[in-house]
Amino acid sequence: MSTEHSQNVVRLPEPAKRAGAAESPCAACPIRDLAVCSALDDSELNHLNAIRLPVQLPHGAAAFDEGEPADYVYNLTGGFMKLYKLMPDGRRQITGFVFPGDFLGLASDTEYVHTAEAITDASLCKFKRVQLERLFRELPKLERRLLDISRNELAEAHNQMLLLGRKSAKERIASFLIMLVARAERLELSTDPLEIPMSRNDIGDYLGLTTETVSRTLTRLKQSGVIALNSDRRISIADPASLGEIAEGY
Amino acid sequence: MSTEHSQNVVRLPEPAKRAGAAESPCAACPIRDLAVCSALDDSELNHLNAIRLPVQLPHGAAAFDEGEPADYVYNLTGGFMKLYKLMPDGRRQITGFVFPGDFLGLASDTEYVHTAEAITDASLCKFKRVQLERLFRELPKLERRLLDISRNELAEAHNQMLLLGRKSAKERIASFLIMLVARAERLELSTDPLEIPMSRNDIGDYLGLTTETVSRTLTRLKQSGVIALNSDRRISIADPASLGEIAEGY
DNA sequence: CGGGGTGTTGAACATATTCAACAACTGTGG
DNA sequence: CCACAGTTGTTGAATATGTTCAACACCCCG
Repeated sequence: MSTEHSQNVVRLPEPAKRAGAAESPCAACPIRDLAVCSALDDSELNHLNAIRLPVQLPHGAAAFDEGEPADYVYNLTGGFMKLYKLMPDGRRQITGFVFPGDFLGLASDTEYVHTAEAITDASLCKFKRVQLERLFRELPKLERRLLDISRNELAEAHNQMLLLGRKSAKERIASFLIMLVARAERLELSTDPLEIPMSRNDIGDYLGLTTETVSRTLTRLKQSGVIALNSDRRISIADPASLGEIAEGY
Repeated sequence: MSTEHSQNVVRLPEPAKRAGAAESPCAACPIRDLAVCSALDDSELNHLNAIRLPVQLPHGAAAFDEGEPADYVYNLTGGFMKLYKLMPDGRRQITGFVFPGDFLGLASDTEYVHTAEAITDASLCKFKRVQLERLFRELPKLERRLLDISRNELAEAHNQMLLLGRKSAKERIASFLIMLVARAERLELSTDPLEIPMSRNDIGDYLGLTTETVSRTLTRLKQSGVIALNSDRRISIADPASLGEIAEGY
């Protein structure tokens, strides 16, 4: 029903200014303590800042396409994005949503393995891959942090396989909502009226369902009193415990 | 129908002996050039060998269970294994099969995120995680290699999401067979009578299908002349081009 | 020779999809 | 400012794909 057009870049809380910190755009970055950057102190951050290219993407624009040479790596600083793969006939699988602080282009080494598209207006830090890799030699902490991130993404990917391979529509939607809450908490965004930045269609392509099934399943969760739909893209989780049990398959 | 009991540890070609190499079990290891080890020269390999614990697992035994503290990391040197996650009611998703040379326990940092069970008799190298991480400080090449491996696994995981979320049963089976062929090629195992080390049930739990659907779909592929079933666990791919097109969804 | 495990096949069934119509909202242009 | 087109979301009915339940075949092994 209602659409959330002109939805803007997410505003995150400002990090506390560090005493004696060298002045760099990074020091004031809203995701200073969320992204890979959190592994670095302010002086090390300057090295990263030196090779950083700021990028703005309007809603619907792609940072890169599947199959393209993976020459750049990105860090999302504001807004939301989606990663997806396409089949020749147009079937689509969203392999992940990207939240502020997340890295893009990690899974690839030569070619991007998915398309990255902004689902709201977005701002990113762009890095030339070779430059970033040179920096790794100097800052092993960075590389270790990246390995940790990859590990986490891998663990999440396995959870998503369980979801896609074995969960019912109801269980998928419940799992999805719980993931959104967890993300919102990490970003210190509102969790009571939970903002859903993506369309029903995107949710479907992420959960291996159709738009219609997503819509119907949300309606049924509302009818059973587990959630309340304030508006299309804004819900309240009335019964978090039940939602959790549904998600896990109890 | 026929069962492949007493199926033994895969035999791989012996690596060529290196001149002047220090004598270590690793130098003669069948997967010397496949595993992480390939990043190291023979002298560096001794460091790895020093902290290596050999392990044998009979068919059906688990190296570790989901949720267990992830104190060890493994490398499979012979045989085949499966990784799976369970739901409370017994639904199961196999998140991956493990082939000789593959690492186990990577996706986890504190707790194992899946159970690792041998589907044939298997032999492994076991490493205490803390010791391995100490070694990383000394051999950054190793850490970089591990990051590469994680990236590849992540890319594969995303392909599996597309498969589980959007592909038909026929497309899933075709994709699975192609993956098996690629694996066999890498390991220099037979690809014409292609050996399938896992049961129909395991294939189903990997592809998000039931045993029955796997069976039926294989039968239909046979009827359409794309594959030939020599025996239950041994097939020939009669028309690789068609199989590829089916897998990609053309 | 008999039993357990594995795989195949058939018929009934269920869940999610497809196709279609409609409703609500946004933004645009007259 | 209103009308209208386009987008997004909801709902219903028919359909399809894969599941469930059940029976049976095969094979190795004891």
